[in-house]
Amino acid sequence: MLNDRQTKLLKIIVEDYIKTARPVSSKAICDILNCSSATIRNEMSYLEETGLLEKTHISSGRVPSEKGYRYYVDHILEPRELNGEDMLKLQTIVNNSSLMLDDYISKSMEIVSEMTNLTAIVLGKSSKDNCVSKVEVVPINEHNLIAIVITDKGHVEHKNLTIKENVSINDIKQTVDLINKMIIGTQLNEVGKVLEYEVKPIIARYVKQHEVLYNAFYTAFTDFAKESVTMTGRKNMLMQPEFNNADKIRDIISKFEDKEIVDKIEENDNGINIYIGSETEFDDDVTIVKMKYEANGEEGTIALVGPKRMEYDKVIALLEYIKENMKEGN
Amino acid sequence: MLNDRQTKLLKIIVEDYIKTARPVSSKAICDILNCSSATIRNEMSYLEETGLLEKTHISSGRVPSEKGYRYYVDHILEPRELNGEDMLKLQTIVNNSSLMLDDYISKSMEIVSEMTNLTAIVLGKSSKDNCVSKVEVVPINEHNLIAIVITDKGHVEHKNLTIKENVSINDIKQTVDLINKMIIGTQLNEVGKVLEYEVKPIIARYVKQHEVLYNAFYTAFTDFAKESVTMTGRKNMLMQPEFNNADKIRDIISKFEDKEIVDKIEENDNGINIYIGSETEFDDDVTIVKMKYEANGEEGTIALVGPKRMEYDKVIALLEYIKENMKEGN
DNA sequence: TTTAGCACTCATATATTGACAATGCTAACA
DNA sequence: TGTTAGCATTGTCAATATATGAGTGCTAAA
Repeated sequence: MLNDRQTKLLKIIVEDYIKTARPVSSKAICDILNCSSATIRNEMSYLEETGLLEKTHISSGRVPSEKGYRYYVDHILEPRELNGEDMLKLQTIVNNSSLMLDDYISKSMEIVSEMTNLTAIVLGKSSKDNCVSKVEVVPINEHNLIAIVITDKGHVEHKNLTIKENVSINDIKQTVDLINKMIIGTQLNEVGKVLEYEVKPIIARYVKQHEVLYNAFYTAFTDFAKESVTMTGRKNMLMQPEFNNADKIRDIISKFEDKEIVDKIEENDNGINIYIGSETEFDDDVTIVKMKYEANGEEGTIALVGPKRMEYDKVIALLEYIKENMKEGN
Repeated sequence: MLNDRQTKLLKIIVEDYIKTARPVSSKAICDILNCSSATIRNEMSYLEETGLLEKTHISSGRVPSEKGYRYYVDHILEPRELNGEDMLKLQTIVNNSSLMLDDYISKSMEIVSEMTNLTAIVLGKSSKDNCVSKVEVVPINEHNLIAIVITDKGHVEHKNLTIKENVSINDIKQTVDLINKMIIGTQLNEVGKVLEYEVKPIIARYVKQHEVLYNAFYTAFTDFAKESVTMTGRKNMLMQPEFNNADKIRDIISKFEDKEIVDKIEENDNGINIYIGSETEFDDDVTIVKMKYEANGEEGTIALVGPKRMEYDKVIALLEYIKENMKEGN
């Protein structure tokens, strides 16, 4: 599709633009490609016809189009080793064996965000399909209990229960025993149903204050934590020149605050996926690089959000490094 | 200090500026105060001498200074009832009895943020001074356990423990029993010490694989969750005209992302406290209204952050309404 | 196929201008 | 003594002009 020189030219323009954020002129390139600026201009205008380059105005230098970035990422980009300095920075996190997986990921992503000037997002997997493996109830004081639910995958969730009326400890114990017997093995998102159709009729027969108790447990067990979302380094990303006006920044901040939009980032495919501009469903001016991970039975997605003009090779190397080291230790 | 007319004038200027975000001219006021614009100008220049008003440039109208807002809040502001419409919006949250306190607060604050165009921050109280009331350990698979710590105030915290070598269930049980006996009643931030100086020597004697176990528990029990911080409605606040340029917004966003700065918001005094401009330790252009709460044994601080030009009376009324309704039900 | 050269276009920066909205001050007034 | 009318002054804001420079497209020649 593109000949050798055209490919080189596109590579140079994309990489130069990524570095400088300024439209690339023909003159700037002729030294590198050993020909005159006029020749470059001819080639450039071909790449523009193909839709890989764009001008910001009629007499400006060239800028990669969305399609141009896509082509670059798909056909030109070469995988690159993480450079020593960056690796060193991450190593201190990797080697800190006392970190749990969650912390390892979020700390690494904090560093990555700083190194790349991108916003890091960590989406913890929802545990809706986990199954209950144990329910424990601990009294705190007269009217408050804590119910703890542990799932087969090691997810823990707890709820404060308030029981306003006086209920005998025995009643509570009986109810908990029943619940324990009946809901173990149930998926978290099915617990409500089981409580209503299986547990309720039975405790109604055996437990005196069954209504109060049932209600307390029902509300506690039907609203489990949604998947967790953490975000760091929005400030880093917003320093980039593409976000140089107030309205653009406001727009991006609004989107980051919109749970629905952020939730959509969750990834199904394995490995690293790159979404550019309109492919992101987030904003035409950004690229999102996503990676699903799975380690120690936990899974989730990490993503980096930033301008389309990002160092794709570096970002990929970083994410791969994080994934590698996730398996080993933590 | 200020005579009647001066007080009225300051009140009018502050409130007009809060409403319109434009410097207030003498002409705009003379109708309200029944005198000529020249008279107003004389009074204005007195208020400027006193430091209560400022000009944005030499021939502009007047704007309240930081001191002016302070004076307004301290001496002029009249407490106001929450208007019906706003109350109605909050009522749906208040009446939803299935909400836990945490959710009640965060949902209310989301609404308040929208109604006021301010950023809402909810700082959950750190539980460092809670005392351990129960430790429970649940095995998940061969190498993973979950340790659950419950405090006297009903705070629950859990950790995944990974034990790489093979350790007998009996050893684990013994260790947990010992830990349970020895650390109950200890403050969370003291647990590390107790483990090291009291538990360690004992398990060293009685438990075979004591080193592996000790290390696993030690790392799990010395890093408890910091206080939780949630923030909503940054976008609302950033829409205000005082944040009309990219750098200002970036600056504010950076501060919101800086944990140290945000942590400082935590309040010790009871009731509602208002910090204006330089008093905030956050940014000279913002006001922070803070309120400490305590209900159901939980405590924390909620805060609203926005431009100094905020509707102080409304904000106070809203926070008070939230506090009132916190005690009653949830 | 490549290149030199030139006309053309647009962004950016800087001045210039006029209209306007306030103010401060002074002198007259009640 | 406090209030007011009137006017010069000052700054903002938006529109317009002007110069400069960077870059392109195109054409004709190498």
